[in-house]
Amino acid sequence: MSHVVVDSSHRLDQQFAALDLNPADVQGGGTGRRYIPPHLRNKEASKNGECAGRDGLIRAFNSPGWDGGRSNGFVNGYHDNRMNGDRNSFGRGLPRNDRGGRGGFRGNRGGSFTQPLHNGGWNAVATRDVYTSFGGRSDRGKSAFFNDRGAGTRPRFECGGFSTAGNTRWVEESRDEEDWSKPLSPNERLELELFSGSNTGINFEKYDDIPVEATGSNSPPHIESFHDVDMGEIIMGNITLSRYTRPTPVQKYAIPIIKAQRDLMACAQTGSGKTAAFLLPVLSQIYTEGPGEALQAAKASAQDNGKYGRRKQYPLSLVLAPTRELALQIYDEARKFAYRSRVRPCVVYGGADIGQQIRDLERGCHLLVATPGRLVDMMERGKIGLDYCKYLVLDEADRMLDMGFEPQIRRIVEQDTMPQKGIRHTMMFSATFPKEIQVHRPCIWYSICIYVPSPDASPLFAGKDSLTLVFVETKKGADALEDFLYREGYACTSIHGDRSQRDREEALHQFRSGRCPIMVATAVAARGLDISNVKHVINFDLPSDIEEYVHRIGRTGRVGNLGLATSFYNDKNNNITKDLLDILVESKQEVPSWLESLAYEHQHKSSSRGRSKRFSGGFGARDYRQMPGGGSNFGNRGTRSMGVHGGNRGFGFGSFGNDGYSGNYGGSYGGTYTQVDWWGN
DNA sequence: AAAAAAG
Repeated sequence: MSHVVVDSSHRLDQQFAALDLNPADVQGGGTGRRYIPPHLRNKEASKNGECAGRDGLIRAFNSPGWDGGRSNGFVNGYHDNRMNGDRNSFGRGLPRNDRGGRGGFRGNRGGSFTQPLHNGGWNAVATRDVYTSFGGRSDRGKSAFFNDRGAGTRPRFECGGFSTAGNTRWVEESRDEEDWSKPLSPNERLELELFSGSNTGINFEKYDDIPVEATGSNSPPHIESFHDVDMGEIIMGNITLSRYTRPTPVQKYAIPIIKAQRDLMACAQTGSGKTAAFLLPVLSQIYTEGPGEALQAAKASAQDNGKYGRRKQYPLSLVLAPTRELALQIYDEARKFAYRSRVRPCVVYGGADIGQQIRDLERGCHLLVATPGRLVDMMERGKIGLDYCKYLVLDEADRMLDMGFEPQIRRIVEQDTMPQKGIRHTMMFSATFPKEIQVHRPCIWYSICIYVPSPDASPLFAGKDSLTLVFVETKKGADALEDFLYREGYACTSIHGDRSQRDREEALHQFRSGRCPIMVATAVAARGLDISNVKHVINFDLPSDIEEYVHRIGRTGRVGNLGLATSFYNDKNNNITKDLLDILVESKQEVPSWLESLAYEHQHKSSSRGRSKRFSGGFGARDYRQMPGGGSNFGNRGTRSMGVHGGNRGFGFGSFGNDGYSGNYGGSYGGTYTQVDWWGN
């Protein structure tokens, strides 16, 4: 298999090989590649196929390393770990309030914690009291490196925390003997903060009939209940607090695989429960195993007076994510499952004050969630050592292994002190994986057909409970469209990489909370973000590759809900036509006849005139000079609706065709109904 | 012809 991989020109395979995730003899596979921008990757990608949009693939690998897929399991699933912000009313004309330089960046980011709490102190006495009630030794010293949550600069982290007693300088020996598997005392306030968000309320039983195919002789059996595998008291307690009643399909398979210390690759969309699918077993393992040598290392580092390496932290687990907001989201989940444990989760990402992040790290870090660039920075500053990092998770792995990230991932995984495969366990999650990664096995699709009598029955107005996410291809385009919508009186916001981190997080909060039920976004919001109540994804610009498309529409129609994806198609979108058609056909959705013929035409043209592809295909963004302020009016600039539902709806929210439609929802259980409009010139 | 991720 390995040589097949080398011979393959597929970039991800090569990167998997280079990342030491494949057998050793393919190490050289990563050289000599050249960057292929997404809009030119299309052909190759579609040739290879993806596990696109279908939950499904889980592969367990024999540790050490990837074994070429001898033992596979397939699964899919979902889960609702959405956060729930406060819901404010929405109305046209609401001013944006995420612009401008308001202070308090730290205090209100993310939006899931409404109450900045001020706890400058250590709260040692109270802490001891509750400890005794929990059966622990009331007088034990706590490792300052690992437990201390007090006296911080980030209010939201304090909240009473575990506030484990002690002063960082008076570290006693006893904590070496601490049993990490035993829960610490409860903390009412923290508990409220962590678990008061709305939870699923989803009826998982409904999905028990989903057929799941598991293949491979060595895969551990899947579980049907969280009790089927011993994850320990802490995890079980936090599962209860999170009101998870039963594992989602992806959790059923992934949890035992990870618990069995096997490497894993899982194809699952956000909203399928994948975050918990890796956090639960990884944390459970850490609770069981304790800190091991990492404890001594951190201690030694704390006593070291050198400029570098001082108070260096040695996380036991690392989760890498491609966007800052996603890292935050994962971190928020991790805090839940680390409740009452000695594990201290941390998050580091760019665009935020590094000093603050360093200080947070220095209070102890056992599970680190990070974006790659900032992590490398932290490593180079000697603040993070990966020497004892036994669990590596790549979330949205297809993006993490993309060319843009590859050097940083390589730097982190290969060129530092991270344990070799076999000692280190690697888990990769993504909604899409190139076919070749699936090792000659088709990704299993799960299909649920849901008949929607009439869209009018559940009008998709953009409002606090039905958010609309609008994707564009460029940052400039995002600004322009947002400005337009704003001037039209819509309560909207926008997120893209050129906005300040504070603005990004604020925008996300405004959107999540429903205060701005319309968000214009670039690719930064396409992956992994778990936002409840996104009822409608609009591809104002179609992306140029189908993987991106799949990730985008995955923002809606999750967790048992129905979603709608509307895409505006124009003649600049030739490069995605074929893949879009395939995906619609595969998911048994109605295909506009014009799309079919365009796909045929394009294919015909491409094969007969190879070179012309380069000019006919290509970047799908609109010409934003045509945007309001630059000329024409959105509402009636010739949106021609062809196919699916008929009618001209311009660019408005809340008005849809009224013909009933049924769809097949291969992508997620809730399903996304797709409609494609032609937007001609 | 782009986005993202370090500053």
